[in-house]
Amino acid sequence: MDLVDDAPGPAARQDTARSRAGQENVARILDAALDVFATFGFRGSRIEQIAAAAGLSKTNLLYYFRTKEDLYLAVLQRTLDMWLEPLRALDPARDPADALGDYIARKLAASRDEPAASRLFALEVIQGAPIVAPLLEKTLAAIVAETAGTIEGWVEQGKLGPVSPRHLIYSIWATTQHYADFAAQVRAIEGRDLSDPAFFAEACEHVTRTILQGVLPR
Amino acid sequence: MDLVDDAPGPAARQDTARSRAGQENVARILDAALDVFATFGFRGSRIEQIAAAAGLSKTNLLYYFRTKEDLYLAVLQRTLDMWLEPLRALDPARDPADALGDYIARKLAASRDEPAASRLFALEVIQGAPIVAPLLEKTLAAIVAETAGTIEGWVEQGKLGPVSPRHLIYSIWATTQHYADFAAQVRAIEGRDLSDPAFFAEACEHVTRTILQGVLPR
DNA sequence: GTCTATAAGCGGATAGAC
DNA sequence: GTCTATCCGCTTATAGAC
Repeated sequence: MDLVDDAPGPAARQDTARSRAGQENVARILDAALDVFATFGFRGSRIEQIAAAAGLSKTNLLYYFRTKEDLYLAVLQRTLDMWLEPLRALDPARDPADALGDYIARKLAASRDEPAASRLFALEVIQGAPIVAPLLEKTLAAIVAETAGTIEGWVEQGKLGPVSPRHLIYSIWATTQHYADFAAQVRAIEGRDLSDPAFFAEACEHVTRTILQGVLPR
Repeated sequence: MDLVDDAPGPAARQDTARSRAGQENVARILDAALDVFATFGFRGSRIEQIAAAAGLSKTNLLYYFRTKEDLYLAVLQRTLDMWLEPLRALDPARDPADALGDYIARKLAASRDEPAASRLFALEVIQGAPIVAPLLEKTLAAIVAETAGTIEGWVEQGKLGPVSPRHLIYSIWATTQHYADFAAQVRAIEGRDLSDPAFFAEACEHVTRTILQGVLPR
């Protein structure tokens, strides 16, 4: 699903020295914009701040992205895939303990590796999902439906205890994303975050063991 | 812990007709401000929007709160108690299943009854807790330390399996707050939220059963 | 592609009448 | 306490030189 019609724009040119510099600038702008938008939200972000973080002038940034909204949509678009990737549906053929364990580990790794992406979506959703609402209702609802179907199958086969598939999905999302979205709080309490390998291992083991024990048949 | 020195201000006057109107206005402003700040964050919120939601003019709002920051701090201050209340430490003398079950139910009820408060703190924390950082490091860390100590005691007595107390606390917070903070996403998938009694019961049962089964000794 | 200068508008805050 | 009018700084966005 596209959030923007990506017209060619200045960045899509021939391979000249200028255009190569342009490509790099676009990439740096998008990286910087992700961090800033993920911290302050759309309204709260200042494009000058993004420009500075990307090492460009504000005017120069506006050469690549005509408006703040264009930039925001471009960031969201580029972030979609990395955020949706670990949500790929479960393989119904696998053993649920293995499959769910992998799912949790994948989602937790995403919280470690792309915390800004997680926070950007968190901000969007907290604000009522003004932009990503269509995505939630289509793409995400479809992913949930498929995943829930797989879980329901395991329940019917007796491979899982009587668990509500959608609530289980929410639990996994909530617990894993918490370490990215509430990293400031976790750091205030722990003095560390998922970038610490030992802490990552602890978190992964806790979430996996707690949730799996909670849903496997007794 | 105080975030503001609440000087008397115009709102703390004798009980005249004017001052009574003022008290009501202050209350309406604070209610409106909580909703708006909880949606857009500090920077993203417009005081004119808050004034409109409270049924006042922007100028009139600024009569009661000199600056936007004053208003934000007042909202945060007033919201603190309702947000911290369900985090009261666990009673070590109780049976862990009962005590944890109550804790979860309390926190989930808070997500249902005060979702804006939950989102306000979520926004604060996602943004790196610029204002509430001292609170996190003192009050919240103390609550966590106490609660973790209780859980650790249960583990040592064999009343709980080998669980990491702090990660267990994060799991409970994450799963329960998810229904408030990500309500837009849940609604997009479910078509309902915690205000639906049946859905509340489902969520409560799922979280309680899953987490408790995951931590009780086998 | 990048810069300087500047337009245009918004949002926070104040002054002063009523 | 509430209103109208207004100031001022900040932020987005554009114009045009280099």
